[in-house]
Amino acid sequence: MARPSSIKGEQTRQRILASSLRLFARSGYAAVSMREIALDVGVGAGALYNHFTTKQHILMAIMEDHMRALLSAYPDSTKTNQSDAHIQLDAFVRFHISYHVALPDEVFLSYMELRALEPDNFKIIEALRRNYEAILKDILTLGVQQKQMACDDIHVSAMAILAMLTGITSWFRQQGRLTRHEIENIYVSLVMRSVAVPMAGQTLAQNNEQPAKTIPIKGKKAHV
Amino acid sequence: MARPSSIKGEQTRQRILASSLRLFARSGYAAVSMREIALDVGVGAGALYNHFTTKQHILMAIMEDHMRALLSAYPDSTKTNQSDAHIQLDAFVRFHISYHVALPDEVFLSYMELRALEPDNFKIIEALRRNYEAILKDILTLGVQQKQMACDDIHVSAMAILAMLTGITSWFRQQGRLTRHEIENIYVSLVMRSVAVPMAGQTLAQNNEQPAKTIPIKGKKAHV
Amino acid sequence: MARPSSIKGEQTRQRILASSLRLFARSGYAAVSMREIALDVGVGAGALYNHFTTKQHILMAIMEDHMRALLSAYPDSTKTNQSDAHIQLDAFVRFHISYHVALPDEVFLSYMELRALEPDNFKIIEALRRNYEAILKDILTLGVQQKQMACDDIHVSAMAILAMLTGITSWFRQQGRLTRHEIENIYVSLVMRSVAVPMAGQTLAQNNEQPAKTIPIKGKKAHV
Amino acid sequence: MARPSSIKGEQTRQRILASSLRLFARSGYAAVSMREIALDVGVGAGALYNHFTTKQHILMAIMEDHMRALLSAYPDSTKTNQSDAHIQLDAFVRFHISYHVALPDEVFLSYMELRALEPDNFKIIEALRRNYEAILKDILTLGVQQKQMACDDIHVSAMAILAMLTGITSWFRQQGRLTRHEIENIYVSLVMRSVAVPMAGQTLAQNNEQPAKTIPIKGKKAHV
DNA sequence: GATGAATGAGTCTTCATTCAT
DNA sequence: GATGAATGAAGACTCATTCAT
Repeated sequence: MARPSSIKGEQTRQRILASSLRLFARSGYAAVSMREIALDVGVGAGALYNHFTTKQHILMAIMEDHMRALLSAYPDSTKTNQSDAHIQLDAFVRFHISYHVALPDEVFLSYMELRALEPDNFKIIEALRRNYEAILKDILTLGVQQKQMACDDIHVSAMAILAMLTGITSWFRQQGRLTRHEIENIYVSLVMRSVAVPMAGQTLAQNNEQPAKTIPIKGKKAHV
Repeated sequence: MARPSSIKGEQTRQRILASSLRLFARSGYAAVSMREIALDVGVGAGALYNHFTTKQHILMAIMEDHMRALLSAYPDSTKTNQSDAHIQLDAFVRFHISYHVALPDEVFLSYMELRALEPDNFKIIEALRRNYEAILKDILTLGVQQKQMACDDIHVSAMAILAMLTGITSWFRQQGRLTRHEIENIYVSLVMRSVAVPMAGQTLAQNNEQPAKTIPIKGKKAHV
Repeated sequence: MARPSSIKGEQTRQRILASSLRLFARSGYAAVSMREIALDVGVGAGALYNHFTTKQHILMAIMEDHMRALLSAYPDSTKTNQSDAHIQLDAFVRFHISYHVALPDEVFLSYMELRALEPDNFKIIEALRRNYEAILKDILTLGVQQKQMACDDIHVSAMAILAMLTGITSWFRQQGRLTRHEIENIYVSLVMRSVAVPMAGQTLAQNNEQPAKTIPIKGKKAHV
Repeated sequence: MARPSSIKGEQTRQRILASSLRLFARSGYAAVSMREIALDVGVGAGALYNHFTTKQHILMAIMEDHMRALLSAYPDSTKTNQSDAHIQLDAFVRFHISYHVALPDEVFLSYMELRALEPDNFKIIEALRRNYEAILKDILTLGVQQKQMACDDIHVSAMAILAMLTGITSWFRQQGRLTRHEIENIYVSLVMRSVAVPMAGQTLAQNNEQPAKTIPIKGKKAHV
């Protein structure tokens, strides 16, 4: 009932994936009906079931395809013999932005509709997602080891950076004020500084235990 | 038909809002039925309509309440006569994190279900949202004017920082490895460095036009 | 969602059961749609679900009600101090026929749609059915003990008699050529003779070419 | 479009009939889909339509084949010059049981799914069924004429006997406690006694409170 | 003769909403 | 203010059937 083989069948399958991706991203998985998808594809609603056994299967196909493509698209820097953490991080940021800006629907969907996945499917996608996060964590770990980066907490920093990068798709528009390249540069800058080893005398935040009594700069008291 | 005034009625209204918030946040607006809400409240489905004319009205009430509360909770620094941008930013980050970590469902919902709002409602919430973003932009603008901060693009930086901060709720768990305070400190550090004025000789990213051939370390100008 | 309590609700529930019984009996459970039932009842299709959670629940309600009513309607002869097996059998046959002729749809349905029951429901109905069969078996057992009846095999005879009796509903029509009473008499006669102790010299079965050369007359027990 | 002639085609046709028979008998005509049949046959759903124009045609083919086979399998006793009614009845009972026990699915289906037949098809099968019933009625009529049998009502007795015999398939299992032969003997005994001419003084039915006070024994003809 | 993709009506069930009580 | 029965449209999915390949 799924995975057609003929040329025509495969074409329909791809059109279903494309329509579903767009509609799910626009309105959310739960808010899109099979009829809407079929209408968008240009077939009867029943025809969808020649290609996917379930609405959930469509979602899963989109997400899994996306995550696998993302992972295999990343130009593994170990292969390129690049051992400098800064260079790796720069490359990662640019790769992430390019990829995510090029495929905003896939990214948005894969983030927003995790909760729509049935438990078994969720586990699969979560595992793939963690593989991707591991790439960044490895870079940060390397940078810290090389004393080229300062990280209070690798995990938290990685999540923060990814959230920041992925958030781009929520406001970036092709043809917008900034080109993808300008944005890449801005974010590389943001990210690099966020893990930069502070210069002597340049104190930043340091509030280990208690409500911030003192605030990093000039010792002034800060609200909280 | 809405906004009852009796004590019992007001209590039910609040229970409806609380149940809806939790359910909408967990499963998404479209995936939650009025019956589920009623069941969670402990009331018949029809009773909901004594308090809200529509499922959409419940969503709107939650979102609008949240945004107004967020805005009025921010301790406006102009009132506190605080004119230092760093201190303002530190305060903003801590405020944002505290508030968002304390009310993760409201935050998550207000971000995720914008698309579930009917156009007129969307406009209202968007306006409130922009008011909040403006707070951060004003701080960054001030910081740049004071030459205490370096920002390639105020708007982009604001969005990046907000995405980073708001992303916390997607992984933060009370009782987790890190306390809210530790996280605040880490993020203050991340944010501060991300807009830090680079030290002399500390060049960061600068990739105006081309795919990164070489990577910007050690003061070398890269990719131009 | 099931078992309404108000008067109107209970009335609708009964009308659903009545319509379903008739339609299921006429066309078979699988061939009757919820819409057909709703149309017959005179409500919208969705209203059925205020009274029964599932189509299967309707079937189960009909069958279980029927079997329990059948069992509690049987005038237990032990209570009436009737210890003569012939009289008990006479009474059983008349009871069975009256009851089954009076409720042909219930009987037919309970026999025909056993396969439409989900496993758990099937077990429940099967247990009730066996309780009923046990009544007849007990009578036959008693008759054999009292040497008033001859039975080659209690179980087989009971099944044969029940099949014979229940088969009436497949051709009996009120207002037909025979009254219910005439039929009762005919069947009492058939049944009584089928378990009658054969008279000396009265040869019955004749099996010419096959194994069983001699047939169980003369009180001899045959192959069991 | 139906009745292919090639060897392969004929084989598929037979496999369709066999699969349909089993599935219809198990779950009922209405509950079995063409896809299920195709799956069971090991063929695409569309292929069924090379052999039968309609699902109804499959059912009809099974039923008609069965009824015609049943009728032509009966070893007509007039051909065998057997004029004794007892011997004919013995033979009929054994034939009926053997045939029905050997082909339980066909028998069950032909009984259960009469209602699934469209009117014209129903008429055809009904006519064949009456031909078969006529065989038994003729035997009983002969027996009564020969004063070897006592029958209150030929039609009713015939239906009762057939119901009793046919009911066997609902509980008989190959490999069960009783062999087919033992069952044949038991039923021959039951049937023979049910139409046995009662001995003088052997009272049968006893109907205490109801109309028919006396029961038509002693060779009196009752209600015809 | 078979496939598999398609159709369009139909399946059971749930939806948001209404309203008499 | 709440109930529970009702509606009518819509939900995901299956149906028998067709037909180009």
